[in-house]
Amino acid sequence: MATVTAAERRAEAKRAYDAYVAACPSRKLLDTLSDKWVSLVLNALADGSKRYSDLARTIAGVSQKMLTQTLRGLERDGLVTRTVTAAVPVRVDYRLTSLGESLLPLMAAIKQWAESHIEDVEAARLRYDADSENSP
Amino acid sequence: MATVTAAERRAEAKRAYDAYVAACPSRKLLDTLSDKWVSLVLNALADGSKRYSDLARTIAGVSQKMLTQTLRGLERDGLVTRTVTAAVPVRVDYRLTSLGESLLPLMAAIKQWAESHIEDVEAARLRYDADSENSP
DNA sequence: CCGCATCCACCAGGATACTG
DNA sequence: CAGTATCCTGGTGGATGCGG
Repeated sequence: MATVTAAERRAEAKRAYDAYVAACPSRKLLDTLSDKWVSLVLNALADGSKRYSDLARTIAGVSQKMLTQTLRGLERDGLVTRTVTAAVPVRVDYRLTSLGESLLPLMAAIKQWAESHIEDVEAARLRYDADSENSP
Repeated sequence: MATVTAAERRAEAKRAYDAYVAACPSRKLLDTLSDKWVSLVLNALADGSKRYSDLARTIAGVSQKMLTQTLRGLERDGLVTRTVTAAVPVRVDYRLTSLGESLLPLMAAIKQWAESHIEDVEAARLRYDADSENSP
């Protein structure tokens, strides 16, 4: 039975897409930077070194799992450093690398844009939702 | 049975978190901007109006569902306009609003940072992965 | 051509409990 | 204190088919 069409087309499309993504690695990096926790962690580290528990407190609502995962990713990507100080209660500090610091202004700008335009956006939402109620 | 502790604490924590998020709406907006497709769509609309199918072709790998969903969200947030031209085959154009245009430079900067630092990041990853193989 | 509706797989991510 | 390990759920997002 030559019912390969569906499966084959899917596989083909997937390979093509993967190839495209691989050819354009900045896309993957963009995905990483688009992570909601990444921007928050980066902003939290804006003013110098912070301990793990400080970060957890600063970024309200993050689970340790996500925090650890995000920090590991950032460390792997060379955006933050992880410093373990062997003491009675272990102490771990995170700090932006120079690469991370070069990214910080951009993330801060996004955050600031969000804060200063949130009202415009919410107004637009109200207008949109109001219009939607009339048509249906 | 006064076994309210666990459930109650969870509910309490969730309410507290929701309250925090509601009190800080920029967090929600940050979540929106952190969407991977949002940045791509915005960048795709950088140089003027585009048709739906143009966008679909420009942003390789996006499903119509995600594209439509993203565009609707952006429209609702007042970042893009949607113009329907009634013709035999319907024609729909999307264009950045002035609000969207004010955001564009920031997104473009992020994209550019990603493109110009991808090599540093990949080098850092190789180093990190190499070190990880020794310790375990 | 543009988009909506439906179904469904998958994995991100939260809760919980346990170590060094 | 700073994780690691494990389980489990819900929402994201792809595939498909229909409608204007």
